[in-house]
Amino acid sequence: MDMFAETLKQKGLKATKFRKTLLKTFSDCNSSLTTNEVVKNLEDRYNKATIYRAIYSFEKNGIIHQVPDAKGLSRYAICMDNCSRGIHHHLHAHLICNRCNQTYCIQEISVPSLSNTHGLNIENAELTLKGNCRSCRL
Amino acid sequence: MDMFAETLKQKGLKATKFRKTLLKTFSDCNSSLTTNEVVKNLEDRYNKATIYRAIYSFEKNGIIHQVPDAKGLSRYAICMDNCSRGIHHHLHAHLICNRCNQTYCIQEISVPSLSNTHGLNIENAELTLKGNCRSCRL
DNA sequence: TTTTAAACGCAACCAAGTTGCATTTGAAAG
DNA sequence: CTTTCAAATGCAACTTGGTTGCGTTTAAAA
Repeated sequence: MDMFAETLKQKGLKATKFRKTLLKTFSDCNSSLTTNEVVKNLEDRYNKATIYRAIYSFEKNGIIHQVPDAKGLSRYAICMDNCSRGIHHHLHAHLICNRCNQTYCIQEISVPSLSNTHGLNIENAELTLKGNCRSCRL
Repeated sequence: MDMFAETLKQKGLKATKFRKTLLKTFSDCNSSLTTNEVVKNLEDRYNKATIYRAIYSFEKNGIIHQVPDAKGLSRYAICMDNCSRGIHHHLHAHLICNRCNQTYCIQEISVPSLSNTHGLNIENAELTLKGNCRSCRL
């Protein structure tokens, strides 16, 4: 039983052939993927509805996390932190490259904690950067 | 000639009846509006395509700015800063309320400047907060 | 008043994402 | 190794947000 199956079971998900493939797809990607990119990656071997449902389930179970997208699409990256069901704790910033439109997790830049919340009840903060990624920088 | 017409002309846009109404709609709103909310606000007196094109044009000309939305929809708020064509300079954070799903501009909280960009070419940073707005806080 | 580019309305279209339901399958129990 | 069944999948139809092409109208400058 391979490593991907183990991860899935540990998160309480059935290790189907499709889900192992999907997990590998995210694992192999050093940036992030939109749902449509996943569909193309899997060469239409799997149904669109299945892919949407699996991604939703991966997200809910702390396997992947949603990241911002240049065009407002749903985009996800694998969790490097040890997230669990319903609880993500990503303190890193995200970079949207305005040349390649990719979104990268920037582990080196953390989301600053607020010194003063001005009476607001804040549960979460996200820092999104726009600029150029290392590959696109001339 | 009213104040809204003046603003529009100053930004190089024709002051049509519809555009004055649209500008008033954003001006009267103390948070932000999705395009669909605008359609409902204007009670279908104006065409969907016209509304989308006008919002695009308002955004491009620095009258409104896009803000994050709880469900990924296009959502906009009026610019309080003096933005110009193609150039927005909003340094404030945005709060998405997880009770009412509204997005608020939080002028009191500014986007922190990065001390170290780790070799990345960063042009812009956005800080998005999630929690409860003042109205929804129990 | 005339003129004309900008703005508008309409209708058809597109892409992303969702839903209901019948069928298949992983894995636990026997 | 078989049986069993909830979980997962495939299919097709649908919804929603947003876009486009084109003919008509209108603000505002000449």
